[in-house]
Amino acid sequence: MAATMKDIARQTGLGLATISRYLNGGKVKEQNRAAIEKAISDLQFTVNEFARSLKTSKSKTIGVIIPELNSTFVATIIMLIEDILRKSGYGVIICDCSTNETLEKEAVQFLVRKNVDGIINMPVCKDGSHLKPALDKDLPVVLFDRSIANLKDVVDAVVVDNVRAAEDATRYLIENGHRKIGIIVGPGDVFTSRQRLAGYQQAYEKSGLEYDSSYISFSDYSVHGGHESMNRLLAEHAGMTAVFVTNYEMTLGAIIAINEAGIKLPKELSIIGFDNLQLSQVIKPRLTIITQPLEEIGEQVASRMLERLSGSGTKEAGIVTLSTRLQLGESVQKQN
Amino acid sequence: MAATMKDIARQTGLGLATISRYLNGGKVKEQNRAAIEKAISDLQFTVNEFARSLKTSKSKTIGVIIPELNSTFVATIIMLIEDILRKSGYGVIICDCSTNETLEKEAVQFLVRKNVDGIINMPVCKDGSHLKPALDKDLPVVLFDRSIANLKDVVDAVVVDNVRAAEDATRYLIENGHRKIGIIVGPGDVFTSRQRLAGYQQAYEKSGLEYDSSYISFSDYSVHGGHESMNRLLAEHAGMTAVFVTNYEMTLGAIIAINEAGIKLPKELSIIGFDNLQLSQVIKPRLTIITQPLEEIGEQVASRMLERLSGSGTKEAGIVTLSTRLQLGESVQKQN
DNA sequence: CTAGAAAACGGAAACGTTACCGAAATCTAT
DNA sequence: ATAGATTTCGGTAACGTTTCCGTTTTCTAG
Repeated sequence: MAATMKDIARQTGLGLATISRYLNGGKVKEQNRAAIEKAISDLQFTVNEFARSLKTSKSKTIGVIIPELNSTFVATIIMLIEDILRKSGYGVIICDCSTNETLEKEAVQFLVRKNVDGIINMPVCKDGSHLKPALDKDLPVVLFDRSIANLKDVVDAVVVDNVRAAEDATRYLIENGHRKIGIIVGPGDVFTSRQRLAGYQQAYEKSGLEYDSSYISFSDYSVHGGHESMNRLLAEHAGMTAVFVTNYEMTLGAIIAINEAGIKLPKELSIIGFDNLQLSQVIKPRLTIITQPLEEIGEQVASRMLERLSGSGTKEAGIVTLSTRLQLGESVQKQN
Repeated sequence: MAATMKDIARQTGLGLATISRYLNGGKVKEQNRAAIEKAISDLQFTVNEFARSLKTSKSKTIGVIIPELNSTFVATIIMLIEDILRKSGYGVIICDCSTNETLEKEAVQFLVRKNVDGIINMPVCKDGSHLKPALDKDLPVVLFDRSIANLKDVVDAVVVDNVRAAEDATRYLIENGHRKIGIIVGPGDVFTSRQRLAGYQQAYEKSGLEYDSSYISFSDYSVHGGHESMNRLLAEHAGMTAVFVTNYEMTLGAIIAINEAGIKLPKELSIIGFDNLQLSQVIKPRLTIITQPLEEIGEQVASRMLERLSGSGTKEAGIVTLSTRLQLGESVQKQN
């Protein structure tokens, strides 16, 4: 049905090897080049990627495993990665593992069976054991958002300096005179949660102040969770003057809770949120937030992967740490 | 390196054809079956999908083209679809086309070149011309959220009854005594926007009332847009007693605007939102919303696709229309 | 026990590329 | 004009399956 290289060879009188060479960017005499191009367009030839894959063992496809698609942070990064990889001819197969380690492990197996050329992963499993099938096959792996200590010399990782981010936010609040600062963090066993909490604690320590651990509220990175945590903090700490919320969804939930309680920002409570510039501009007063460099994360992840794939990236695997930014709004009130 | 069927044949003394038959669920004598299974596990054999694809011309991969990943509605549905298809061995390649018709067309070409076995699409292009390359190759196509009139006998589509949904919401407001009802809809040229607006108008007409078109605010389905539209409506219509917001992101923006303005829900303004049960429960008062059956949409899309793929779905293509639900909360106040 | 039907098997030809490597064509310089 | 160097070319053997279809084995029934 569809034209093959053989048909091109027949029409041009050239050999298969020459057609193949042309198709793969090799040198071909100008006049042959023209003949091949004409034949290709006459016959509407397109390379059969199946046959090509069989020979090269490359699928031009890469797998992406994430805990949950339904989060702006994740969705935005996936969009960026997908866009870049597609421009290089790579298809991106998404696997959502519902923050479930078993599903995550199965996803790796699934992708390896599907012969992806590489795996991008925002890992749920902490020790990286789920990636074994991929590493055994020498597939390039790039992690993002969270790194895995065991694997730090084996796979690339792109993360932000979460400790620094949280420290910046907390220090800013302290510098503005706040002493009783609440923090809403994610699950206690998640890399980013721990780091962000550490930054909060560090800011207190460096200022020679002490924090009260009852001002720390563990949540689950969801809108609902943020709402709940904020209500709890408000109920338990009448003296609290500021809250730092450590991801977008929880920030949203917290804002809603504050509004419901009729608390005026920033007069009665100062707040620093996380991510999503867009939301921060919509809210009045404009929210002061920590922003992660989403574009840069996406770009770094994609380009690490492309480097590994092209084999050009001979330099050893490593962690890329990007900086966050404290984007000032008007949601922090100077305190005396 | 990796074991092939030939190795299995050698170890078991059977022919290639028999191994193949076994692998594809054919009948094999019990004792041979056992021998093959032993060999497979001894040699850690796995089928080479490239070779299989070359023979069968099937990639066990399906493409999904969406306007924008970064929206709960889309992300949730993708998650559901991906989950179901993966269980049937299909990988899902995502293409985000940024609500851009040119990119959407390129995405179709990209996926066709990548030999996907089918395409799932939430279409941006209104006449369906972008799908030609896929239809020419007789690939099954399933649309969702929006249907395309030109293609209604050619491809399956899964949509909700948007007219009815908006009519339900509007009628409910009217029945509660509201007469000056604002509506925030998406872009005027998008299928769902038009339908939802039509439902609003229809509710007025059926009640023998007239609507004032200045209460209709076109927006862009974003948080920011919803915020802006709500502010505009509030500024221009002091007498407005209720607003119907027609998607999740805009509902969020609208709520934020209302809170900022210090307007009390539902005493001073009634509101009906859209989608996202989770959010509606977080907000106080609990939001009355129109919910779309996301699970069912995802399921229907995936099962339509699987039917077409298995060839079993001989029944002709058609549009599946699902019902929405008016989920009552406490954000609508009876008006006298 | 045996003829005939039914089930299970296996050889070999594809599927459409890529890549090795010896052969042919073209170019350079004297 | 020609030797030698440099390009470019092409025949052919894989890559690892699936499938056609003729052969062998096993089963059934009289």
